[in-house]
Amino acid sequence: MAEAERIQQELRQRLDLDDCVDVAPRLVAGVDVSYHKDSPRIVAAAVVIDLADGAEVESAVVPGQVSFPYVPGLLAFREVPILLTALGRLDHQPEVVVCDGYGVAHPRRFGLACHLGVLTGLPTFGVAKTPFVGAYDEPGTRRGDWSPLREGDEVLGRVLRTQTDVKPVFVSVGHRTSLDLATTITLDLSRRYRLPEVIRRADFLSRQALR
DNA sequence: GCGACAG
DNA sequence: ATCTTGTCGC
Repeated sequence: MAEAERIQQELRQRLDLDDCVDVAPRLVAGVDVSYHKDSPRIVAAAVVIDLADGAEVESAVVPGQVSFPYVPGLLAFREVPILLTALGRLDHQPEVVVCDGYGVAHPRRFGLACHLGVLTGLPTFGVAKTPFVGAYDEPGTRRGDWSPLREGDEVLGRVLRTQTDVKPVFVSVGHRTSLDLATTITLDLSRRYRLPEVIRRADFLSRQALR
């Protein structure tokens, strides 16, 4: 496991937060993994949506087996392998990938979204449902309100309210994406629910295929 | 030292 | 992540 951390730091050298997506992307993918209650079976799903109209373009669902334990800070080693397979099955190359979890808001600044981004070369960012690292003030109660997620002087992400009077989500950049764009896309994909539509659909498809 | 800890 | 019943609300 110390080996995984070494690999993590190695991959982190390849993280790029400067060459970000500049033009407004259209094809956005969302990925998620579901786990079976009492067997090593897992299923990953990747869903592509066209931001222009919110329509689903395509999806890929792939079954697999757990190959790494869940260790806070090393989630990528558990989910990235099968996520790479799922993304590889897509006919359309997404312009940005939304991950279920964190990007740089991570103990060693290299969460799942960063890991997946570096290995695919694609722009990525993460949307997490619960706090992990960093401190923050509760954002305003209105959809769109946010407050910085920080640790000392560094800003790790944003605590974003995607629905008025609903618990906020935690947005952090992964690879080649700005926090502003990640915020915009997250809000764009969360018109009706707390979580981005691509994440909801990937969650639904992977969970459904698991049974 | 102890507890907490994305999914 | 997954296990869980009802319940309040659009």
